Amino acid sequence: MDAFKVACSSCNLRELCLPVGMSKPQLEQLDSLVATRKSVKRGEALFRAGDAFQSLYAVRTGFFKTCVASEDGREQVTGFQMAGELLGLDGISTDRHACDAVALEDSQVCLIPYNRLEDLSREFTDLQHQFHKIMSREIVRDQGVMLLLGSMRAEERLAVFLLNLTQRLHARGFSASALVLRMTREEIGSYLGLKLETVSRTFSKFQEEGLLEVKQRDIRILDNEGLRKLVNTARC
Amino acid sequence: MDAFKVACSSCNLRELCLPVGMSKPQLEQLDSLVATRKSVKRGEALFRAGDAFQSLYAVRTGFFKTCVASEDGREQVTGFQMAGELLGLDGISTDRHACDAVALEDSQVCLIPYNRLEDLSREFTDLQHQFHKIMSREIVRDQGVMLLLGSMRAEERLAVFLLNLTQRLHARGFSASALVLRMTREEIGSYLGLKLETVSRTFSKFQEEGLLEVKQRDIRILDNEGLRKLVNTARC
DNA sequence: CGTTTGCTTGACAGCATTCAACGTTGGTGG
DNA sequence: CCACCAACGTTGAATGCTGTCAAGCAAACG
Repeated sequence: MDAFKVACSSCNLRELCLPVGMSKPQLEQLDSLVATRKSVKRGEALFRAGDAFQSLYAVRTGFFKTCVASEDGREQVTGFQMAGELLGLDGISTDRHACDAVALEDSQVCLIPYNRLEDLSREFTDLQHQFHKIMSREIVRDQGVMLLLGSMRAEERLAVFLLNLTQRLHARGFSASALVLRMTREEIGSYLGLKLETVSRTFSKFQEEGLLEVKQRDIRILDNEGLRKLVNTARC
Repeated sequence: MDAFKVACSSCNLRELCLPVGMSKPQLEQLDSLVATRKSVKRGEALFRAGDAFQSLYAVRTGFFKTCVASEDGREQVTGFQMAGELLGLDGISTDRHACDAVALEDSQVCLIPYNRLEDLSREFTDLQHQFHKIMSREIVRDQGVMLLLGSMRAEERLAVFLLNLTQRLHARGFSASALVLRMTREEIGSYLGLKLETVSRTFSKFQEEGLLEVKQRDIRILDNEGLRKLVNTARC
């Protein structure tokens, strides 16, 4: 939970994060906005539903999940966030967070005080526009998850999940064909609307079919094209 | 598709729509932003996925659905919008709409040119903040739908759907216990991740149990509390 | 090294889907 | 005005995917 000095202008995530497309002088303005960093240990919550909302968070290192709970205690993982992605947008609506954000590994986030973000985005068109794009992108992403949850079968869901994860990791310079899952089968299942046993069985099936090599959380994609086909040709 | 003159300051939806909480002078500024209205006939699309994004739309009268399609042609209804609700937020992300918006009855919308909204919200803090809240609320709503799609059974899904619909209608001055569905069983099913037969069967079951009176699209809620219990006590 | 947590696999059950037939409604044209 | 048609809705029977329950195994952690 220590705080660090931080600068967007020298951050290697500036091509993925809030500063996308900004000029040097604008970046220096951002530096005044994003002033502190915070560490979150694995298993700890960055915020919880009901917490007062004051700040957005940009993931700098590590990995998070967000989840909502219904009154009767059921939990739904609504997303997984990695470096360069924003957390906390849900809080703007009511000044309180609507979901939990939990670190799945030791992580660092940059604090973006929301009041100051609003102030600054009134001065800088590019920042304003970029921020709106990020919110809109989240809405579009959510629509994609609804499509997945509403109309796909277990195999397709897992295939979509893996393809999405590797694509995002690839954009961050990691391999497109090997990954280490940071979440449990249960968390994957919750996100995909499946039980953990179904997730496990589907991993095994993919392995039997030669699509993947699965060793617990180490996944190697052997047949990317095969996974893709699984998604596109389903029910046609 | 005719255009009309329009004024937020004299609109009876100003307590539900974009102008929520704004002062009189601010409302007059909004009038300069929201200048035209547009009619959309039942079955017509206000916009389609891929269309260039230029404007947001506030539903003035009528009823819409939004839906996304996957590459293989499956369709998922992602929401239903009624008077005072905003359409088009998905377009900000890529300057193209990511979903279709289709009128389920003859409707009217107010055009909110997006460039001008950004300009004006740089001048008026309240407008800026209100707009951000609306986007955030959409994100929170989507999380709720994910919870529904990911972890609820057919009966709970339909109960949540009906309770949400009546609550929104009630906020607009309609009865909290009687409603006319504007969408087909298939559209309800798509939204709830169910087949139309399952929706129909569940309606029948609710009727047998004395929770509802169902006559095609005319629904009367006989036991609101019973519906609520169905949601809260599920799987406990 | 033992305990806890997470993962895999099997057997069985249940809920929702699929397929099919029939009923209802509203619009259109004779 | 009525008949017909197309779209929508209801219901039944059978199938199948995913969930549930249970047992055993592997890995991580202190």
